[in-house]
Amino acid sequence: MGQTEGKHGSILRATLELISEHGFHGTSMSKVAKRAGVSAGIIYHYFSNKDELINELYIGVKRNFSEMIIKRLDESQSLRKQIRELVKSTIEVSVRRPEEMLFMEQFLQSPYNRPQIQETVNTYYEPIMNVFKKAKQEQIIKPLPDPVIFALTLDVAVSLAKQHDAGTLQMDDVLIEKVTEACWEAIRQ
Amino acid sequence: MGQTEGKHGSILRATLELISEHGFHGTSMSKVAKRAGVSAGIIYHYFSNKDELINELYIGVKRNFSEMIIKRLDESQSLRKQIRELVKSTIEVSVRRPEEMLFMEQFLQSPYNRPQIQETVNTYYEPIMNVFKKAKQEQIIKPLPDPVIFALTLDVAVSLAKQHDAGTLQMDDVLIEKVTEACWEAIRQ
Amino acid sequence: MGQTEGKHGSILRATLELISEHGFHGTSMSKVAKRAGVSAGIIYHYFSNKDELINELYIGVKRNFSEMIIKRLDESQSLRKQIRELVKSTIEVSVRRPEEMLFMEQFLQSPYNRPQIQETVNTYYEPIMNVFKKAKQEQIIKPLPDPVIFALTLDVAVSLAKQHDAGTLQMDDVLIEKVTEACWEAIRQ
Amino acid sequence: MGQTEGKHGSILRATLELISEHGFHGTSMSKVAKRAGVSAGIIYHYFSNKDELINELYIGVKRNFSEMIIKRLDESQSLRKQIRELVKSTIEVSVRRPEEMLFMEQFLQSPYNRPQIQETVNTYYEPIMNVFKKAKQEQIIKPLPDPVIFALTLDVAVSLAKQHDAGTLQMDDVLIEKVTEACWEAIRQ
DNA sequence: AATGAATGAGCGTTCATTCAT
DNA sequence: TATGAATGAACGCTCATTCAT
Repeated sequence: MGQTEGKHGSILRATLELISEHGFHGTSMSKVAKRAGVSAGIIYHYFSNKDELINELYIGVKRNFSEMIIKRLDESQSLRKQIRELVKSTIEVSVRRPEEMLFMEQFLQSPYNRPQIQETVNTYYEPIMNVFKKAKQEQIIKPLPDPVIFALTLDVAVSLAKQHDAGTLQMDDVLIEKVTEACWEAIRQ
Repeated sequence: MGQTEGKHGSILRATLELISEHGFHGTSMSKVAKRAGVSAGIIYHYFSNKDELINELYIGVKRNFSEMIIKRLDESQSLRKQIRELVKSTIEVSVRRPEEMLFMEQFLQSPYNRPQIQETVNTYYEPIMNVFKKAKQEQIIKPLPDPVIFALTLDVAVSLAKQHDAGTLQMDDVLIEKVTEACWEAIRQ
Repeated sequence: MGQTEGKHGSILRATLELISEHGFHGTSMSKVAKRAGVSAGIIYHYFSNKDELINELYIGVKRNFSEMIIKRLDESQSLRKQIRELVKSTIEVSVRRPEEMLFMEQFLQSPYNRPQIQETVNTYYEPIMNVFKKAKQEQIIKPLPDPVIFALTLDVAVSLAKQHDAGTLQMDDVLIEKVTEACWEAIRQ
Repeated sequence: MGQTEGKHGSILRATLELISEHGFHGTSMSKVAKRAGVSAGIIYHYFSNKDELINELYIGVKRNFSEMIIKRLDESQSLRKQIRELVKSTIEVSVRRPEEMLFMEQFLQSPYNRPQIQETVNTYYEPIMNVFKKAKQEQIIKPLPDPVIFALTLDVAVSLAKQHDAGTLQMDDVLIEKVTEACWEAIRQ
């Protein structure tokens, strides 16, 4: 356990590492305890059960990601530039933080994922959604439903980061630029 | 168990249903047996272990999907039309067979997924890959790496089908047409 | 399955091989069937269950061993020579047939071993026992109980054959002669 | 579970009892748990698997036996007396502790027995081996290989204890004395 | 706040045996 | 005679969770 990080944090970190390494199946509570350097019992002091531990981890990771992406937004720029920056940021953040990215992807397909959780994390993405919303209002991008717009941009970004992490694709700055351009063309009016 | 379907088939079907409903974690061999209407032991007569059962299921589902998509290909048409047809087919097939689609998505993030398996299933998709290959050669689409082209088209298609199945998006013919157009614009030269 | 050997025989032979190779624990009925080149079900035509298969095998092996040893007995010789020949034969036969020897040893320590079985096989050893009996009557050997006499001679012989088979002892003709002498001196009057 | 004996000990004891009563095959982990008065899961807190449980039990029993026998050794006595005492001790200890003796005999024929285990337990028997070694050097006993010397003495002792336990032989003090004499004569120079 | 021993249900898998063909 | 599909209990083992300390 790190010195500055409390037990609460070290448990979350251990869970993240184990799930990104071995998946949900290979992540037992006792392994989490061992990795975090704490006893098995104390986990239940900080988290009422495994579900809550994983949900809390997911929500935290999602918040981190959204914050890192939003931090780069510059509202003074054109909506076109802002949207391109969102795609680029999503790729870069996902490539730089493969553990979190892989964990989020696993979470989505797991039984831990429930609508209510997604409602919660969606609030973190509101500033991002607002950019697209405005662009739709100003008829800069196509009048497609939000999930379609996301699928054509941010989901593509994550998909590529995943392939980069798996080693089946090398995402360098030039390629990122080209992908950003392609995503933009998919949704531009 | 269906009347025409043998035990081998009913075990595969039960596995597919359970994984698409409850994920890998919630799919024990005894639940598979119960759902398939067979004894627990007989599964090991048809499949040497859980790994093989799931791998065989995945390979079969992937083959089915690829066949359904390839069947619709019409080589007499322009490459542009063929590519748009591929996107459309992928969405439609994925929407029509949500269980298989969800299972494939779960498989990808699971520890059952191994490079060798992907090598096998990739051979089923060669006719599809060839369409994009030719389009790249004829400079109809952008000279991006294959995984990027796929992320911008087929992966988007599956992503939308998943949202349709989850109820967060209604994919009708009109929307499918619009999405197909958007995907095309993402990759066109 | 050999050509001359019937299924009954090939099942017994397969059982012997498997038990001597992998012990009782590693010898399932289905492995026996596979090794014997027959179906699993047919075993139960020739043997009512696993117990009977193994008991019959044991009794047969014991009879073979006793016959090979008895065949060498020459009643025209002195009892001293006959007894020494018994020890020597037991070592040699046990060394020459390690599978049978190992199977018999395993059987003795297994739950398959029941007093009634030993009563049966003891009848095969009566000619051998008679030699010792006469020697006791003629006061050539010590008046010790039969099991003690056997422990000091035939059991020693098997014990040494076992070590020879395990590779922890090399039994050559010279050593066999010396051991025979030692056993004789243990029981001589 | 005894009051003074911890769970670790009660699991070992239950395992010993069950194996001596019903053999390895009849000794499942759940039966061990039931006999020890503990839950099935806790066994794996004390032993990493069944192999380790049984190996640890074997090594412990072997050490106990060797200590009980060695304790009786009196180096001030003649080698002849010491060797006779070893045979006598082995019989008496084996007769007094039939469970341990039967367990050790079963272990030897089982797949749990591995060369490395025997190397470990052999170190416990070094003081005993040294007695025979010296006797060979001083030419008091025959120059036979160690395994042969043991087969003619200690193995005979165990073999007789086994028969005593099975009820096919009554080992009293008089008979023990006679057997000791016979073993001595087998190996004396 | 913290430990780690303890539980017992459930896991994937094997097995001796049966039986329709 | 002969097959091999089928059963279901039992196996070794893991797990999320609890609780005395």
